[in-house]
Amino acid sequence: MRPSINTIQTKRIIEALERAGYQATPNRRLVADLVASTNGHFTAADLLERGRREQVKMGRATIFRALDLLTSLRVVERLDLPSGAHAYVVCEPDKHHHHLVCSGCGRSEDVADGELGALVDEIGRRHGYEIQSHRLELFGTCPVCTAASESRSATGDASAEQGGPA
Amino acid sequence: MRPSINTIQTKRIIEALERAGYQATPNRRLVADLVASTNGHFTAADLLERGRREQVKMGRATIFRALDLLTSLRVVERLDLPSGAHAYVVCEPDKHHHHLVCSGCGRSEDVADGELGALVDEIGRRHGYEIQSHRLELFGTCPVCTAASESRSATGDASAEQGGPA
DNA sequence: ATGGTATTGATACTCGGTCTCATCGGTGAG
DNA sequence: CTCACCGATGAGACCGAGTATCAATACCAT
Ligand SMILES: [Zn+2]
Ligand SMILES: [Zn+2]
Ligand SMILES: [Zn+2]
Ligand SMILES: [Zn+2]
Repeated sequence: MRPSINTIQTKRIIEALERAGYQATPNRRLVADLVASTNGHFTAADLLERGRREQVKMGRATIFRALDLLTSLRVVERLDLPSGAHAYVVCEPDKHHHHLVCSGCGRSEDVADGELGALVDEIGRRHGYEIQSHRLELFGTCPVCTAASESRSATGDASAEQGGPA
Repeated sequence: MRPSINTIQTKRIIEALERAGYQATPNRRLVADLVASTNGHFTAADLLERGRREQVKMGRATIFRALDLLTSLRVVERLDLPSGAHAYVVCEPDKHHHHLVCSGCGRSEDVADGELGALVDEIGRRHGYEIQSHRLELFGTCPVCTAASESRSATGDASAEQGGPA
């Protein structure tokens, strides 16, 4: 059978699928699992790779399809890295929010919209635009990576990067 | 010779090139011209196409190289459209700012960072991140497109889209 | 069991972008 | 002015992300 890490996260995703009337097929469950067991950003290729490593072969197209599906259900969101690359992150489908991404390890956190809404409205008004959507992406170094780089520069070397499973 | 619309904008770009120690070659001048005569966003392919139409053939690579160059000089900036596509816009190299993009005609305007800086700092502090960069992109309908769609729905039809030269 | 719909995988294909490498051209020293 | 050199260019191979096609399956309901 499939490797089922089956976190609460995974369950959440699968339920979202079923609630929306899609079949929770083995492939989709696997994708849910893979996605849920990442707390950083990932690409379609990453999932494919990780899937293969767990001895499951899935068509490339299937991954993209699953990811599109999850995106439309808002349980994952597409991110544009500064490099120009496209990546995905899991996130809460309910509240509008943005992402804070560690450029060291890729970890990503949701951040509330806060005052931004008002600011955006103000900008729209000032320019006479009807704003339809906005995107805010923040890139920086997470506490873990900061600590790691500090201790590294202090002592000899180290590597406490990349957060594994959530 | 080359078609030289030669706006102030074009000149600005060329000067930026020379100031940075790059040759202002015919190709780069043409790219500067093309770029300057757009007020919306554009892709590398667009430029190539427009260049050809003006009976100048340029290698694809050359366009990408010129665009990279201009990007590094901050006279153009890369934009990530909601569709996931990459586009470029011209912009002021000096002050930090963001972009407001019309999803109707593609027109783009610089918007000042304003209060956003403070907001970003606050978020970084709250999450313990050292924020290195941020990106805000706003998508909406510009006054022209709004007016056009209104008059269109009122009378029979119309099309006042896409702004030509700046 | 049976038909109909949803899912999947293999494959071909498009397209943005990069890389290589041989050629070309402007600039500067002599 | 001439020559050498280094930056700029173009053609084309190449790569990787994402899409399109289409036939084979899996699932579901009757
Ligand atoms: Zn980190
Ligand atoms: Zn927001
Ligand atoms: Zn518009
Ligand atoms: Zn800003």
